[in-house]
Amino acid sequence: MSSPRGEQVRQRLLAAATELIGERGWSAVSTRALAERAELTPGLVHYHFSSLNALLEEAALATVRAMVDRAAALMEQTTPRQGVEAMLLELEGYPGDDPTSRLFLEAYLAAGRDAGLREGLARLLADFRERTARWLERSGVPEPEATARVLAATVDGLMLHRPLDPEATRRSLAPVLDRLIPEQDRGEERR
Amino acid sequence: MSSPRGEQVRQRLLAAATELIGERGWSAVSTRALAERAELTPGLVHYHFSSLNALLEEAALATVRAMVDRAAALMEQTTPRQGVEAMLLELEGYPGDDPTSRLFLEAYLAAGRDAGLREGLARLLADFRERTARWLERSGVPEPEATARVLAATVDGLMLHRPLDPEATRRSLAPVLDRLIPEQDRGEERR
DNA sequence: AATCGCCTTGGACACTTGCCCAACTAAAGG
DNA sequence: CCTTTAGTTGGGCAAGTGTCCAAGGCGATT
Repeated sequence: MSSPRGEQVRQRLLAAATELIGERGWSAVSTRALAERAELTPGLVHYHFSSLNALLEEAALATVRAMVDRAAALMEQTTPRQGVEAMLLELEGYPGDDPTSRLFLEAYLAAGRDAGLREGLARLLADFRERTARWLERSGVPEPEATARVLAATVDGLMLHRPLDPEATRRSLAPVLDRLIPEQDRGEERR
Repeated sequence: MSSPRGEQVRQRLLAAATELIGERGWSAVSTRALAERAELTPGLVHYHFSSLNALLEEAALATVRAMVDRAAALMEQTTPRQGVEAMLLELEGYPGDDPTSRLFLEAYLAAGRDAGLREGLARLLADFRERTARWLERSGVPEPEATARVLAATVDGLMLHRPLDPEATRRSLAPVLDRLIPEQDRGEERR
């Protein structure tokens, strides 16, 4: 196959990094902890990756990329109204205090201190925004770019607030978010 | 008064912590760095605070409390529509990569690993949400609690996305956010 | 002058950190 | 068989970490 012997070890390290970034926070992930979680020797980290930070970066970007693709694909199959509902439903699987949500937020923060990560994340985020905007545009939502920006920010903001505000439920939020997607009953655009 | 001799040192440490949390990230703030920034000796940190974490916690909560009070007071003097505009304007002073914005986000993240901080932040956030909700209610905005939740989340989400999306400008976002505040041309409610 | 508190100092303690590297193993190709 | 190459090991290094503490300073009260 196209996988040399050590490829499996790389993957295990990336998986361990994904977990630990969420659990401990970006700058508290150590080579030793990584090695223990992946059940291998500390020395291997620097054999397979040029630095600890390179490993964290690669793991974070891969995770974010996977999430973005999933969310965008899921959303594009519906109408904006249903899409918002679906997004909130999806969000309930990520209550904000789970490793994946936290990896997201940690990555945003770390991007402020790491130019490479910042560029990678910016690209992914821009991609997601553009897909969302086109999807909104298709349904005649006015100002699709700005709406996409607000939607994306709101989703991440809810993720941020979630652990501090357990009462924020999909049922109560959906009607408010729907205001962002004005209905086009008459099939006409009004400005 | 209530200020013994070392009170000034306490304040300098809190100020240094506020800066460094934003610059280096919560878990990368060290006693030595703190002491250097505040221009005093490392030993003093543990004389005036029970632990490094207690210092960070106190500094973060004080900063967030000040911001919340400021923002809420500023907002309550206007109508919701103007308030949204004012909030976006205010947000431009915190582009997301400045120490204060970052302290906010770092605090949210750290709250996931520290029960005391979580409780303090939750209280402040709930307070802000409630003030916002009452303010919206006064102007007859429907579902004021949920609307306040969405507004708060969106503001923080924008702060999170800002450094990765420099084109997000107040001008383009305001019309979209205004959709959250439906106009009440008819039944103006007064107390 | 002597005493009392608070405040401050600088160093010590026991760890942990990222990164490196000489030695070793294991499989593949000749 | 031997050699080459990729992968793996465990220990070592210098620099950093939070926390503690004996020793001293210093202003106010006795």
